[in-house]
Amino acid sequence: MNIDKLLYHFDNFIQLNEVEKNELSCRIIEKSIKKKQFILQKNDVCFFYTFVVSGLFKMYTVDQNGTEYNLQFASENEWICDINSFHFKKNSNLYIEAIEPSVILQIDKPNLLYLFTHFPKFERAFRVMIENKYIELENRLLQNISQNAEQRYNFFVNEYPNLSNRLPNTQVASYLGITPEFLSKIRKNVIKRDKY
Amino acid sequence: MNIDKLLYHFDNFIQLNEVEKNELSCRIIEKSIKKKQFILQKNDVCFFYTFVVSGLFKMYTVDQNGTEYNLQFASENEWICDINSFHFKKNSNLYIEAIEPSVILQIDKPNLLYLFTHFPKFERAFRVMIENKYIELENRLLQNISQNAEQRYNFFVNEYPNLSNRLPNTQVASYLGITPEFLSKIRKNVIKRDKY
DNA sequence: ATAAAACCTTGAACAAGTTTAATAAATAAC
DNA sequence: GTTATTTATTAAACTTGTTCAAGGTTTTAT
Repeated sequence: MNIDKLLYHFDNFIQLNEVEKNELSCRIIEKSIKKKQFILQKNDVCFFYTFVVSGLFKMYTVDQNGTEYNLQFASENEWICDINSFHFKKNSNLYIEAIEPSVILQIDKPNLLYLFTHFPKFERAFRVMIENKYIELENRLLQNISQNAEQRYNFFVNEYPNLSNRLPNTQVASYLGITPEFLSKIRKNVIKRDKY
Repeated sequence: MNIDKLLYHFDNFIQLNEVEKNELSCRIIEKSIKKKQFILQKNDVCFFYTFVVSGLFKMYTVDQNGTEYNLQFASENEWICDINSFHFKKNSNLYIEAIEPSVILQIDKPNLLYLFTHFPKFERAFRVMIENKYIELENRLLQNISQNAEQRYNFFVNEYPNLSNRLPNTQVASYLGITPEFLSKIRKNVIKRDKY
């Protein structure tokens, strides 16, 4: 069962008893998502916290010229959500789109708050998870203000080999905040340097 | 009393009864911090979550050339902490330094966890707070990958007039990820444009 | 199997941002 | 109130990254 992957994921943060596992399971819905399918589009409200069982997603904005900017990827065992839209029921500025065919588990806000209120363990798990994501994001921002594109690219490749192997370079460039053309030049330099 | 400012701050998230207020108050310590004094230095462990009652702090790294990069400011009614160091008891790479003479309230990890475990309300408050900080950071990152320095500067000035009035431009430049010299050019352009 | 779409690379011209160095202005310290 | 220190500005030369346009490769859809 796919729910097992989620239960296993929660093991990283909290110990769930049978009652709690059932309370969680019955509040989760499972979906299969095709490549290029959206689970969130601009001007929608983000109604779900999404756990990726398998596959890969990107969350991004599009500016007036149609250029995309990747805020985040999410692959197996990761959560993805426009938290701003989710909590404040605001229309989102973001898109969440499947880069690969995917299977996801989703929980909506009423069910999540039910779990938080009746089983504080879950609030603990989500508090810790968001803290970890905050740390990661802080680190990424720090790199963006302190390092050049080549340094950021090298970090990305080393830190997320699983992503950099699966993603087209256009997507990586968009995540790093550079153009695909410039990433191409960086890669040429890196390869040349490795050679000698 | 300075603790009242903190209690008032928690009002934004949760309703505290007298017992809870006391449990919080007796776990908080108050300090006065001079300008240029550090409350965290590189290679220290960050033992406290710090609430700023009055004054202003910056959190930053220093690279091998001695250049500083500002990750965050914190003024009245804001929290500041190297969460990575705080939770994992890791040596920090960051400095937290007072830009103005300040008064702070601090809570350490054992006391914070005591509150979280015995009064889940507090975990709720901190979960919501970190979510809000996450949203803000996500937005800042998005700007860094999608907008140029002038656009980022204008956003900063409009969104945080309180900070941009109190901070030297060197500090703002470091936050935006540009050199003070280049910020000076941007400001010249903005003024010229406003004029005509 | 073929056509269409997406992706990658290259190069030349350009724009954005940095570096260095020097001077002026503002703030803090005694 | 004067001196020392920090902050702000300017300009020229340089580096990093973008834009545009074109051609080649790979992937996807039918």
